[in-house]
Amino acid sequence: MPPTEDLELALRGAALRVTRPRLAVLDVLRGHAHATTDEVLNDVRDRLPEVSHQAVYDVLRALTAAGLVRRIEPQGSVARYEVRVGDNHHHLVCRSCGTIADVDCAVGSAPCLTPAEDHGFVVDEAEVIYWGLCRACSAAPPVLPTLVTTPERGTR
Amino acid sequence: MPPTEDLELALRGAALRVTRPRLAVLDVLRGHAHATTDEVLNDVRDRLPEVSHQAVYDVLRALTAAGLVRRIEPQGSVARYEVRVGDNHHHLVCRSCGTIADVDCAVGSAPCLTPAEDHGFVVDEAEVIYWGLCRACSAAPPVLPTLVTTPERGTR
DNA sequence: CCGTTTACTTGACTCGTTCAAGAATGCACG
DNA sequence: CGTGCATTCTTGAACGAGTCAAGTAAACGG
Repeated sequence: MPPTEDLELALRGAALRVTRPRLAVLDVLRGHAHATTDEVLNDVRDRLPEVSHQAVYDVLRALTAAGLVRRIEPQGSVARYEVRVGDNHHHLVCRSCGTIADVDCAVGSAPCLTPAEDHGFVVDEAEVIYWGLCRACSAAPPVLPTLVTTPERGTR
Repeated sequence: MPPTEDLELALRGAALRVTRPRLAVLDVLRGHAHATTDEVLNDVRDRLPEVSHQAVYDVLRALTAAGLVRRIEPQGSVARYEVRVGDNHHHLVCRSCGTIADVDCAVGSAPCLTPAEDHGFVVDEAEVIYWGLCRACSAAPPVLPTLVTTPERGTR
């Protein structure tokens, strides 16, 4: 059982109760960036076999609301979560296999960009998703060697 | 009934068959940016009362695959569609009411940004979503006057 | 006009996520 | 170091956007 004292501190710092499901979820996410709810559930059950899926949903929502985890939801993917927060980094997403990689923000702190025209909006964050093909998929294209630009699903 | 000859040309230009559901969907989207599938369905039924929801799903998929419409899917929202394509513009989304506004790309043509580190990805597009509060919501905050930065739900 | 291909209708179904009610647990306070 | 209350977790049902599948209708090239 790895030390989870820092996780406990993180929870207390966010005024959240310290529970085993919450510690487990944080610990899982620490070792598995961009995990889906389902993946989190499975990994958590390796440690706490009895947790309900609802508990994981609740925990992820609480942690997200508290700012301890970030929820990302790229086109066509289910929700994914990561513990890397507060640095406003961005994501590279592979159109073919769905792999996600982190990219440091090119500009600085949030909002790292400001829109050309803000239409009266008060902007607090710029979310950037870079779409393309990961190294493996661009080396061995699945079906069409050309036409990378086509919004093809890789979702099947 | 407005002239739809240009829409017909657009379909033919994309090597798509010209059908009434397709013309209607394009026409609806032309007048209603960022409409959800359901909104498109309703608006289309004002003209063609008998279209099935499946037809609208199929049409939207075909048009998206052909590049005639763009699909956007901000956090917590269902899929939305727009006919403005080819200029790689971005979106402002209100965290509170969900309103979406278009913003011209600050930089240039796609991919308007390049990631600091590409992790071997071949990037073809940078999708940017500016999160904040629209003019109305920032003037009359729903619940919390402060703490705009908090990842608060406005999703309901 | 005819036949083939592609699109649409109908209706059932999947899957991620949420709702609701009750049992269990964390934790502030005495 | 109990005890009580609020919060969280369990259980199980429900919801809704989107998809699948089989059959009918409509484009459009010949």
